[in-house]
Amino acid sequence: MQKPSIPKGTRDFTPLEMANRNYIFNTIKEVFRLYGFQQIETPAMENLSTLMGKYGEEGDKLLFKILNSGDYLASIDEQELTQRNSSKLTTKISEKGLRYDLTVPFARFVVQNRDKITFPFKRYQIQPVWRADRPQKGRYREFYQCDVDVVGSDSLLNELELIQIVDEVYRRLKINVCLKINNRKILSGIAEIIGQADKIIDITVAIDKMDKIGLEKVNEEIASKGISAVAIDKLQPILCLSGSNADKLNSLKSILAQSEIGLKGVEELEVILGLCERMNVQTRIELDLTLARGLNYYTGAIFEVKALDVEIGSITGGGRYDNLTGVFGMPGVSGVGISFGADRIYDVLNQLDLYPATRSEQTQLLFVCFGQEELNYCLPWLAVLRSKGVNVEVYPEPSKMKKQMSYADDKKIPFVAIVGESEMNQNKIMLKDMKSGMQEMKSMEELIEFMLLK
RNA sequence: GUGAUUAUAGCUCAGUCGGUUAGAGCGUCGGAUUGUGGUUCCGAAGGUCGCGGGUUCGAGCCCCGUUUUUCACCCCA
Repeated sequence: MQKPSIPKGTRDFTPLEMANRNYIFNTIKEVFRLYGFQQIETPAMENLSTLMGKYGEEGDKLLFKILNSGDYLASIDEQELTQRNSSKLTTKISEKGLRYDLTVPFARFVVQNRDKITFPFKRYQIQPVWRADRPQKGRYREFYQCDVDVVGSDSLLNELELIQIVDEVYRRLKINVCLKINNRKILSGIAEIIGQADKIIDITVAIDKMDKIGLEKVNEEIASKGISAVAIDKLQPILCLSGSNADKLNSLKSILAQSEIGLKGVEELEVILGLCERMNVQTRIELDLTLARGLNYYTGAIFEVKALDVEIGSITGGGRYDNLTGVFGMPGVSGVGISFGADRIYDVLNQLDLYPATRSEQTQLLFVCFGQEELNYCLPWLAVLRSKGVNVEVYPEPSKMKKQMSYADDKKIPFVAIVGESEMNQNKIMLKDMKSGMQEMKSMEELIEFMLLK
């Protein structure tokens, strides 16, 4: 017999775990709706042509590809097979892939459904994504993202609302977080003034590692990408910027005086931070120039949220992308969005044990089963209770009392109805409170009233 | 892709120097207790020691290969 197992980097969730996860999803959804976002879904799989090339070279490698159905080698000639060129062969035997994130499928959705949507379009989407990464702490191959995006509006008000959503979600979940913010335009400006505009990706990837590997190693990495020592010298004051957000922005204004795009970035951040202050956003917001984010479609503000009390990667991230729909043939549509990493939030909540006590999902009342006659008597009671919205179940077979009571106990069902000859004669049931152990005879009307109060 | 690490009962883990029949706790099932759960006590079931090879009189333990787990790097939620 084979040992049962699931693929690496995936997880099962028990009923208790699902109740906890639904608490997260429901909290996030409620906040999204407060800001006028509406839900959509897209397929788990997309055409590979939709996904390829959107996440950089690394991202392409991390896509799960789906083998074509049927005789997928039929159209491959002998020569191609013997060449053993995997990447070339892949395009012929695989035309579909599992989605890598929700943003790119969303961009595809917008272009494909443009006749059905009105701009600005505010959508949220809560679905799993798949990445062929090596799993490790806080990193899975299948995980849920909760995305909110607005497309078709350049207004920085959208950035404010996304920050307010972050603020509200983590306030409700009781997780202490720090929101890091930066702007890709500032990073571009920096690359521009040191005369290395084309190396912007290399530079941002390197400085993103600032707090991980330190200044010296970052400089080494930048140098290894073929950037001159003079340019690296010019980078130093920027990397070592400190003080309040306002201080940093002021310093940047003089450093980036010669870069139009850089100044634009500074100005955008000033507006966003000003709005946050006016709206009294509680979450600590930190301008962090080392925040670059890997996904290369961002063009404006970029965000990342870190939990303060748990050692885990970022739990939320996002930013503005000016032309994501362009690759699907719809230029000039700007979007901004963020993604809550539900699985990491779940890990954080588990570690800090921050779940509320109430669990509305569970059964509220169990009918004990003595035999066929008693069962026939109970079934109409169950139907009535259910029609009133009470979660109720009956033990499906006449097992020993002990076993049935243990079942209620394990499942944390707060009340048990016991029905035998004397109860049936009186047209009542015996209701037992599992917590106190007290029990009392109740008529149908009394029982309904009692259960609805609970 | 690179470097470590792990694997023994359903789960978590012991297992001495290589030596008789591989243990514990939890869980499951049964009993003490046939209309009353949690606590307690008693009992039972449950193992190809990841897999394949090698060394040895003898391997859970040593060697080689392989798979798997976890962690770090890369990248990311």
